[in-house]
Amino acid sequence: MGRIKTDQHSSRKDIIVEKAANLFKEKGYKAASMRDLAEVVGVEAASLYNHIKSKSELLHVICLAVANRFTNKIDEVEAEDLPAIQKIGKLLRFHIREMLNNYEDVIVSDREWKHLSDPYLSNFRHQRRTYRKRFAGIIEEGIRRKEIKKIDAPTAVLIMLHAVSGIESFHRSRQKISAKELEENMVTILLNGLAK
Amino acid sequence: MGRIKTDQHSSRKDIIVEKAANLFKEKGYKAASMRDLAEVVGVEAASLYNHIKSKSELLHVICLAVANRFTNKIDEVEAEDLPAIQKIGKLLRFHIREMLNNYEDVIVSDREWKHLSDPYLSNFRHQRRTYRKRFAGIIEEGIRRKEIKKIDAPTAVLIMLHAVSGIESFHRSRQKISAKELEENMVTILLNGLAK
DNA sequence: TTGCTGTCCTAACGTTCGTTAGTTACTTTT
DNA sequence: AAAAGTAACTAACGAACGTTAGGACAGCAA
Repeated sequence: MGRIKTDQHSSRKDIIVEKAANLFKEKGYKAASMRDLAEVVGVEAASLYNHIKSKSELLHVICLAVANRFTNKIDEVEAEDLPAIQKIGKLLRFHIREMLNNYEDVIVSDREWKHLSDPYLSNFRHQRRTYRKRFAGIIEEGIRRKEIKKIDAPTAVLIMLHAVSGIESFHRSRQKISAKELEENMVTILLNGLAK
Repeated sequence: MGRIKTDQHSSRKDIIVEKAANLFKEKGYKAASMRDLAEVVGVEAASLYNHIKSKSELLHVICLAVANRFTNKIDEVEAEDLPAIQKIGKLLRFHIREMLNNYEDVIVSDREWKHLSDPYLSNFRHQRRTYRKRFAGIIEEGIRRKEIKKIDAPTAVLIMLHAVSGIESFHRSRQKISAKELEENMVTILLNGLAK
């Protein structure tokens, strides 16, 4: 009877959530079964329920954690007194680093949040919408101050948020370029464009 | 006994595939059941099998069609004698228009291709990889000819492909901006950047 | 008319799913 | 050492899944 190994920083539940994020990322939420998860954790499926309430709780924990990290970051950035373009740079770099370091959670949250059920679904949607509006607000401020081109701010937000999620493909073929280079390339292209 | 309505241009199978794309986009491939699909089509689940071989065939038809459209387009663009930046602009605009007009198929192909099974999975992966390499090749040519900044070409491809997929969110809130404006905004931001 | 083909139906199959019940074994507390 | 609590097990539940079998009705060709 092999127990789930814990350490100082993570409970058994933490470990299950971590493995779940990995599995959900790999196979998708619906396609990943509790029996799959149990096998990865090293335990029978029923045993998982000593630590979690349901499969959907796993998704909800992952999505909430990601949403909170981004909300906290934009709180921090908005409070600073900086040119808009630098605020955007900071947010962009945060997104990129999250995608480099915690990408499993971020990808699951991005791709599987539709499978949340209320009230978590409504909450998530609201948090997401609010975040994008605040991001767009920073861009619009930059346009007013003539630091940024006259473009449609929501479109710019869309581009940046989705561009970053492309880092997933980079993860799979981590060969030529380093994380630092990737970050600089992305920020350059998005802020200054491709053309010379 | 209500039959599936057909017209001159689309067979019963075409109609099922179309409704399937819509459903897969909405709920995801795994979460969409054949009974769901049957209800949308207006028929019992078993009746679908008079027109299709399996659920997975539906996904494979959708993904293949999308992949072929992009492959054909890059064939066309590569053959032209134009500055790299214009070739990229053409591809970008094609991606944007596909996302505006055939977005259901494109989104399903983008998001659900992992659920394909061999040999379709391998084929799809290969076609995808090849497309990206050819796209990166155009960028690298532009860098050599000094039309484009010295950046990592695969990263630029990643950004552009994923940025375009953000148009899905735009579909849900089609309020302020027109399709034409959206296209111009996206091309401007990606080719010329945000900063003034 | 008769027979053929295409399209639908109902019924049911075997699997897999998330989850619960009840029990046993290990770990910690007293 | 006894008691209490935690974490694992086996077994099984009902529901939902993709799919198949077999039959009924329609429209068309002979």
